[in-house]
Amino acid sequence: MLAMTLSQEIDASRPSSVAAPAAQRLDSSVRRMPPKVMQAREHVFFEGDPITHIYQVEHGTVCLYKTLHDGRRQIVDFAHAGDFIGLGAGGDHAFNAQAITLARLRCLPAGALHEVACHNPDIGMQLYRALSDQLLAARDLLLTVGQRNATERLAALLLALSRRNERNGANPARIALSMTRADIADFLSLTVETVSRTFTKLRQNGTIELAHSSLVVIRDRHTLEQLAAGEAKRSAL
Amino acid sequence: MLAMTLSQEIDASRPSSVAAPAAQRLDSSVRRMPPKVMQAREHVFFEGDPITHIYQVEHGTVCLYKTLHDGRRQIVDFAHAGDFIGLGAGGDHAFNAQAITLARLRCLPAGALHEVACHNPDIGMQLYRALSDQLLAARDLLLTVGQRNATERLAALLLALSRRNERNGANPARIALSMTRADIADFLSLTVETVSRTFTKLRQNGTIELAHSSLVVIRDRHTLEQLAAGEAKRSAL
DNA sequence: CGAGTCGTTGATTCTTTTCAAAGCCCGTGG
DNA sequence: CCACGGGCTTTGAAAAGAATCAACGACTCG
Repeated sequence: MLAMTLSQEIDASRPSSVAAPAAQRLDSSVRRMPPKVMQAREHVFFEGDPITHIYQVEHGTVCLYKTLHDGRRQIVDFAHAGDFIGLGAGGDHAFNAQAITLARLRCLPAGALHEVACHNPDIGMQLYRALSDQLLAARDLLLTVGQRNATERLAALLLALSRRNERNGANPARIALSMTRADIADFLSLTVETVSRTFTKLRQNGTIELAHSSLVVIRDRHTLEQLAAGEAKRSAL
Repeated sequence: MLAMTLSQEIDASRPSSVAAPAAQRLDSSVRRMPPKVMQAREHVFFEGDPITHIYQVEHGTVCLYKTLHDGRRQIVDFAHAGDFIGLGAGGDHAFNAQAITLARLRCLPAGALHEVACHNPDIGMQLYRALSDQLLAARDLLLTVGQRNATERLAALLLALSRRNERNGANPARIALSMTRADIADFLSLTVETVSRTFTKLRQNGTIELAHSSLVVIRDRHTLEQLAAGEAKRSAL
């Protein structure tokens, strides 16, 4: 149970469960549309837009966020290759989706997808599982944002990205950040200054190494895991 | 779009979409089991438990929460009459579920439910919608916890409860809180002291009235809405 | 009536935010 | 090729909001 909890901490990604197999099945079931290529900082859709398509990330990173009227922003998820964007039962999108890198998206007409899902339990289950994974991720992030301090939040994020690498066969100790400090701040509910200071602190105490601002090397994974689990002593913060 | 956003803020409840109709259909499709009666503070299940049943609240309130190892607790949702508990694609529960009032739950064997959902698209869609609503609620709460200050968080909660009353045909200005200050604190990621002080502040400036500690009367709904939307001036905090 | 839980209030501390400024990286263009 | 400009990151000092520590009052239940 402990291991399971850890493995889900702010796991913004869940490619494993919905990756290649689901994509192939969807390919053959939903009429193929030309993929959409988005420039960095370009929006896929906005909150309130009618849902015409569901998207699946083929390449790049897309951030999903909500805002308050005075501009405060909360990123609720980062979508990476394999992840679905825009799933849900409502008629309108409930959040904004913005590419944060150059990204390529597979476009699935919402109506057709709904149709297929109703007649093909297998596809329906894929979507159900994807939605379920997003709910897990959202609730884990809620625990992170609501209960962890700045250091623990960043540790949890780095670990989640490291595990993603692991699942994808990449080096789990080497993390190439596709998001800016501002994106990380809005995801973890901190300010850019605090994020920056926390990176510096983790670097200075030898937990991580910063090749440059967007390339993190994990030096002491154990410490990160203790921090994320809420087991670190006060002195280590 | 604005109105829609507002109507979803930390909407821990979403009975409308999954209430009576779905319940009836499920009744006829899944073998009926005796309802489970839970005392206040009794647990329905714990994180890591294998999922044997899905539950639907018939009466009372159940809180869903996650914890860190040192005891810090984050309530991720309050489930009220009509709400499903335990939906998801994993084999184990990803959170704890504890009744916070006397509660009656309908028990649905997970296997049978899965079976029925696969053969009956209508039931499948009901579950999909319920899951989708929970995802919306989780992300709204994320915005609340991550970006709003103490006063705004409480305002958002009170408004969500008020809207629930409205949907159920009850008086939207009269809110009977089924949760303690500690529950509210762990839901909004505050301390009991801060929750208590914030209630006092809202009472003193005439926004609400406290008949007693668990009965709130909304006096100035407009102010609550401005607070929750992030439109209030600094002076009003 | 006493024990215990829950809620409120006050004083102080602390983490993070805010405000300010400088450094760095990189692409553009002279 | 190097100067310039702008965005992103880092660092410092001060301020603020919420947490912590402490105590008391209210209500409930044996």
